[in-house]
Amino acid sequence: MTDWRPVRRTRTFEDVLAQIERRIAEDGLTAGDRLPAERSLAEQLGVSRSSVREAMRVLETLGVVSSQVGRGPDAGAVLTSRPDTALTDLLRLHLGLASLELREVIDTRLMIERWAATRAATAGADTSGLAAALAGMDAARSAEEFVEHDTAFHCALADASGNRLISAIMRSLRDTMRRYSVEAVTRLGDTSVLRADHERILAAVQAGDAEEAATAVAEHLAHAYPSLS
Amino acid sequence: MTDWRPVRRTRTFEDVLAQIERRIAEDGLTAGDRLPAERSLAEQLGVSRSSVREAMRVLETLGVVSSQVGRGPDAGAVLTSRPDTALTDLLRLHLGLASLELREVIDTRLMIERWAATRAATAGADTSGLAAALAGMDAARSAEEFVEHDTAFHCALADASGNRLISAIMRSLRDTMRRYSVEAVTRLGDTSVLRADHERILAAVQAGDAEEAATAVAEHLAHAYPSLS
DNA sequence: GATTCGATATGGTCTGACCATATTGTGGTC
DNA sequence: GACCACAATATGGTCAGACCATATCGAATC
Repeated sequence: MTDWRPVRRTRTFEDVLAQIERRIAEDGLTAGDRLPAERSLAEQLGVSRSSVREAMRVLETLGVVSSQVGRGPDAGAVLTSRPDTALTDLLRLHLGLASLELREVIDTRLMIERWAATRAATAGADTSGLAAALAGMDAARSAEEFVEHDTAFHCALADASGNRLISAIMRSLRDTMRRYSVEAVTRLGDTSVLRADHERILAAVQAGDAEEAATAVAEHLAHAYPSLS
Repeated sequence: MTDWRPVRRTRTFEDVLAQIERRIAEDGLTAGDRLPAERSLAEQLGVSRSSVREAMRVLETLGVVSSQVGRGPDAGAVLTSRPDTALTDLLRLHLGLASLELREVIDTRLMIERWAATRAATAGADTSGLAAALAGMDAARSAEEFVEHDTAFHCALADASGNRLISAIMRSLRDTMRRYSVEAVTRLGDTSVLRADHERILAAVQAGDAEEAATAVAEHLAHAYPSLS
């Protein structure tokens, strides 16, 4: 009974993962670089191709590689940087499992937007993306199209914070909420309130008024999702 | 040349994923429930076991299932809810790929902590977890141990916000930063400043002073990571 | 009733094969 | 020499079947 350890023997594909991660770190690989082919990697590491493939699935799920079939410079496993798609999958599944609620997602979004608006206002960020999205909202002829440009506006705001992690979280939150946003806009009917909110946010950011920007964002979300305030 | 579509044929394991996700939604499965065995699932869906296994790797990576070998009620693929481990893997890999920088991680942490402190203060949250972590920090005899309890303090603060998504992000951020935190504490030498910060945060939360809590958290992070302020 | 030990269900791994796809090389044609 | 058709090839995607390790279950035994 002594010397018992609750460890789980590391599976082969986990070992492969560790090796790949090590290689990424040691060789300083970044997005765009290619990984060896599956068969080659399997031979190098002395494991079966199945194990390499399972490791690839993990890396692909985490938005770190993208596999392309065929031949040539673009084929094979290429390192990418798609944290947002990974986060989107994560949120969707955990919402489905009821281990997360929509309320928490929207709450998180409010946190990020307030932060981003504050940052953008104080940093005097470039607001061309925001203005473009605003124009797109004017031209929208359906709830789906409106939400599309609305999303672009808010993602541009997150991008303006200059923090890629926060941008990625924001994008995935919006992707996750897309369906609910369309519902909310449809239910709302008149989108002029939302348009006015966006103009107010943009004006505050351009004026460098962080406090006003944060307040405007919070009120905007309250308008868009009145049931959750 | 006409009729070209940039779609990628959906791979078999992606179809398996969709089927499992559908089943989760339709049957209302939640954490703790079991999925059919791999062989059984493969037969039901008319695919090979390899494809089922690749789908399982994805679900496991996203913190949605946990596979146990053996036989009995606990064996097989069990639905779980571990978004934080998935997020930790995601952050670690993207940091390694240089598609994220530590600065952005700490910045995000500041955002969350300010938010959580504000929430905890205004909501009059239970502070027993915070006090316990504070006591643990007093008893710490190494930088590692100190960071361990420091992490517990900040995670307890996030938990107090009542938002599981924010808690999960907080935990993964801390997990990702563990190594750097230990370095930072070691370099700092004297931890009394950090202890005092924590006491100040705790007091502000207990007093329900949101503004003071947010300020205290921000200054605390500035103390802990002076190079990034 | 308790113990022992084989049967069994489950995930983990491997091998080897075949398919689909996309590029590359090659040879013929003009 | 330029161009085009087509075979060769490298790559990921899938499958079938086997074997192993592990953990429980169950029946025979004490």
